[in-house]
This record gives sequence, structure tokens and C-alpha cells, in this order.
Amino acid sequence: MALSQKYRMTHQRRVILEELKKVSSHPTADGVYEMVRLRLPRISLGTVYRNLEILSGCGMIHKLEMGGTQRRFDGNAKNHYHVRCIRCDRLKDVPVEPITAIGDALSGNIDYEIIGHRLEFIGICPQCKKEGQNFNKNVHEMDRKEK
Amino acid sequence: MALSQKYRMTHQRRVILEELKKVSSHPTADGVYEMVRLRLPRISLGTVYRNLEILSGCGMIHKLEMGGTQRRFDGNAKNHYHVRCIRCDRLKDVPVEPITAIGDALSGNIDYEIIGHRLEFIGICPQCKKEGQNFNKNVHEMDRKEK
DNA sequence: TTGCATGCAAAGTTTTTGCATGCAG
DNA sequence: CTGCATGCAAAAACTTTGCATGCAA
Repeated sequence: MALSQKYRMTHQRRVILEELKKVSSHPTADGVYEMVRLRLPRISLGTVYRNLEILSGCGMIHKLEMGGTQRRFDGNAKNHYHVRCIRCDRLKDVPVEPITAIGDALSGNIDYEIIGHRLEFIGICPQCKKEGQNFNKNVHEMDRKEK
Repeated sequence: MALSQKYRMTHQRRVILEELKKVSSHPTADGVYEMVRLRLPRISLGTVYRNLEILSGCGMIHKLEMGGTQRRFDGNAKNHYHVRCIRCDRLKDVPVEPITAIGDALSGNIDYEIIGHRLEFIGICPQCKKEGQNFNKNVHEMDRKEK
């Protein structure tokens, strides 16, 4: 997705946004598709995917993910935090001890039995910072695919 | 994965575990496959997937994900936290204001430009608590698939 | 008009599974 | 021995993309 792209507010895009704002169930792309299809029976799944991508790129919705599309695994079973670079998507461990007390913020607020938490910082890594504005996410994207 | 399952420490499983503990790059399943293949050229990708699943189920490694396998989307663009039920995997918003100061914990510790953070609580939801030990994750799994 | 967006379908990726055989306990 | 685990290959699940056409600005 180019950074300087100009987007249009099409009917489909508007409906996707509206439906997504109606619910708090954090649906998957397919779930959004099902919801939207009730209003726009002819919409395609591809359009839904494309729009979810664009809308979250614009900050109008959130994409919930840790460290990119694929699942990732961590040999360190001890609880610890991560930082993810918003540009290159690389994930690193954070040299900070987990704050065990963080769950206390919830006590009394919610009827869950809280077992733990997971914290991910979002930022820009030193390398990407250095590369500056000329490089965008796609550069690294290709970079990673070449490996 | 049944809760009372008895697991064996096979050669493949041990190597997967060892290789994963060696690195801090949070590899994908495919990445693990590549690493392990150097030592066990005949191992299959399926075995890697199965073992990563089992090992993380036993708490010997971590699976990094938010709210399950698929990507999920949130119409609420305002930053907010989530709770995920460890049994049924359902994701809910948390009625707690984001702690903006949380990023300060990192200041000076790391050379990233920190933009924000993402916090997910892990716990057991009221419904699953009520259902108790007789029901395991698979019950809800099926439940969700029927919808 | 212009060129971003859409529908459709095909292709690409990632993950799961069935089955016969292998091997840890 | 017993039955969980493996390799292989096929299938399933999820996501992206090419292309001709549609439509917002």
C-alpha cells in the first residue's frame, strides 16, 4: 500500500466500516464478509480483504495481530515482552522484567479469572529509523521474502 | 489436544525444542522447519506443525498470537486492551483506560522509537469458568465452527 | 474523464489431516 | 507390546492477485 495513495469512499468500503463498528466481536475477514453480505449480497471476499487492509492502514480500524500474518513461535517460555517494528515487522525481545502487577488494573472490573498478560510495544527499530522516510514497509517485505 | 494426553519425547520433538531455544528471532513454523531440517533432513513440515502445537500446549514454548490463528479486525480504532479466554479463545474488550505511561518502562533500555503498545490479558471467561473442567477447548472450538 | 475500486476466479500461502509405518516407554 | 509420533501427500483454510469493467471525485 503506497503511502501517498488517495482513497475513495466507496459504498462497499463504507458498509464494511459501518458493520465493523457495530460489533465488538473482533471478527475475522470472513466474519466481516458474512456480515457485510447481508447488505451487499454481491460483494466479494477479495474486496473485503482489500478494504480491511486499507482501512487499517489508514488507522480507521485495527488489525489484531502479533508480529505479522504468520504465527510465530518463541523458544523462551518465560513470560517476556516484545517490540515490533511498525516498518519492517520484525519482532524482538524487550529487556524489561514483566510487570506482574499489571493484571491488578483489571481486578473488580471484569468477571474473568486473569492468568496473565501479553504486552507488545510498537515502534520503529534503529535500522528503519536510520533508513528514514525513503524506505517503506515494502522494502523490508521484499527483503524478508528473498531470504 | 486432549488435556490428559501422554506425550513422548521423540528425537524430532527434542530437536525442534533445542533449535527453537537457540534463537531469539521468533521464527514462523516454516522457519523452524528450515532450522531443524539442517539436523534432521527427513523431518516433515507436518511434524513441525504438530510439535509446535504440542510444545506450546505444554507451556514449553510460546505461540505468539492474538486471539487465535486468523487475523481479526476491530472497528474500534481507539487504542484499547483485550482479554482472551484461554479455553474458548474468544476475545473481548477490557473496560480499562490504556495506560499511556506504560511505554516509559522502556525508555533508555532500547533504541527503538516507541509509538505505542498493545496489551492482551489472558484468562478464563465467566462462561468457561462455569463449565468447569469437563469442557475443554475443543468444545467451544466446535461451537464456533457451527456458527 | 481519470484512475482507484470492484467482482470474479485463479493462484499463492499457510496449516491441518489421513494413513501406513516407526519407535518410545 | 501399545499407542503416540512420524513421513508423505493430499486437502483444507486463509489471503492475495490479475484482469476487465464500474464508479467516485
